[in-house]
Amino acid sequence: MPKADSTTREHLIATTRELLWDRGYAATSPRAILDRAGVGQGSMYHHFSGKQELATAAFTETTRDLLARSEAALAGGTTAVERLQAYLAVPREVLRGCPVGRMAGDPEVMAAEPLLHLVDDVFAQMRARFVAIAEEGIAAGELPRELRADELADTVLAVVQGGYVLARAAGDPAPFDRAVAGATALLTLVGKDPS
Amino acid sequence: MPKADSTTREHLIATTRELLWDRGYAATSPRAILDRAGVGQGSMYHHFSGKQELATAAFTETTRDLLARSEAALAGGTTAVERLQAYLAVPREVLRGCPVGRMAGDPEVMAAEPLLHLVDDVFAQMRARFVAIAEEGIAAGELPRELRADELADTVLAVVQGGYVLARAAGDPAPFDRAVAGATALLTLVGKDPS
DNA sequence: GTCTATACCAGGATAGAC
DNA sequence: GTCTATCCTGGTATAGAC
Repeated sequence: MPKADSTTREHLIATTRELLWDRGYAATSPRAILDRAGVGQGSMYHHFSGKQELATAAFTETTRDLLARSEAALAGGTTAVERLQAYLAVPREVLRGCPVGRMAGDPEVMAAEPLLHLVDDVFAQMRARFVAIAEEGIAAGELPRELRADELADTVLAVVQGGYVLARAAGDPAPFDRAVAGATALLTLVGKDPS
Repeated sequence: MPKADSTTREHLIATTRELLWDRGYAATSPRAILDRAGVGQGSMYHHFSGKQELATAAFTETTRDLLARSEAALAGGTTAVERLQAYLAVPREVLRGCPVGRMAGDPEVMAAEPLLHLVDDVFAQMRARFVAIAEEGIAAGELPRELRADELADTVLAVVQGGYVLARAAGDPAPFDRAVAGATALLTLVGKDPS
C-alpha cells in the first residue's frame, strides 16, 4: 500500500469528521464530502464501500480523540469532586455541539449498526470511568453515602449533553455554561459536608 | 370555514405530531405524513403551504401540551426542592426522546426560523419558571445561598435533556433514570443543609 | 376539498475511461 | 487511483381533473 493511497484516504476521513460534527450523519452527503475534499466520487468508492463505511472510519477517530481528551481532564484533579469538576470544566465548542452526542439524535445513525455502537461505547466508557471515581469519593468519605456512584456518573454526563442541547436551541452557549456551573456548585456543596 | 375542513386539517396535524416526535423534522417526509394520514397530496397543500407550515402548526401544539404538563408537575410540590424534583420525576417516554429537545439537533430545524423559535421559546419559558422557583428556595433559606438560581435552573433542564441523549445512545432508559435520580439526590442533600 | 399525475432536484451508488 | 458520466430512488412541490 503506497503512501499516496493513505494520503487521500486520510484526507477524506478528516473532511468527513468535520462534516459529521457540523451536520450529523444524515445531513452529510457524499457529494458534500467530496466537494470539500476536492476529489471525485471514484476516490471515495475506491477507499470505502460507501458513505457508511467512510463515516464509521471517521467517527472511530473522533471517539478515540474525545475519550483521550476526557481522560486527560479527569487526571487533572486529586479528589473525586475535583476530577468530576475538571471534566465539567473542559473547554468545549458549545455551539458546534458534542461530536458524539449529536449522533445519538440522528435517525439514520439509529439504523447504522456500527455507528450506533460507537456512540453507545463512548458513553459506556465515560460512565464506567465516572462511576469508579464517584465510588472512590464515597469510599473516602469525600462524598456523602446517600449518593449512588452510578447515578452521579450519569448525572454528570447528562448535564454536559443536555447543556449542548439547550445551547443549540438558544443559539447561545450561555445555557451550557450555566448548567455546568450549577452542577459544579452542587458537587462542591455536597463535597463540603460528607455525613 | 366548514367543519369538514377542520377535520382533515386536524388529522394532518395530529399525524405530523407523531412523526415529528418519532423521526424529527428532516426525516419526516410529506409522503410519510400523507400515507399515514390516508389522504392525498392535494389535502396537505390545500391546508398548508408546504411541509414547513404543517410542521410548524403541529409543533406549536406539541409545545403547548408540553408546557402545560410541565406546569402541572411544578404545581405538585410545596418547597422549591420538591417542585424541581417533581419536574424531574414526571413520567416520560424516554426512548422516544423529548419531542422538543429532539428538534434542537435537527439540521433542517436550524434552517427553519419558525420551528427554531418554538424550540427556543419552550426552553426559555421553562427556564424562567425554574429560576423563579429556585430564587424562592434560596430566599426562603431552603437552598444554600452559594447556589445561583439561574445556574440551577439550567442544570435541572440539562439533566433531563441529557438523560434523553444518553438513553437513546444506549437504547435503554436506564441512563435517563440514573441521571434524574442522581440530580434528585443532589437536590435533597443541598436542601437538607442550607448554610 | 381532495385526488392523481407529473416535474424537478438531490442523495447515493455504479460503470468504465484514463 | 482517480475522474466523469450515468442510473435509480425518494423528497418536495405544482398542475389540473373531479
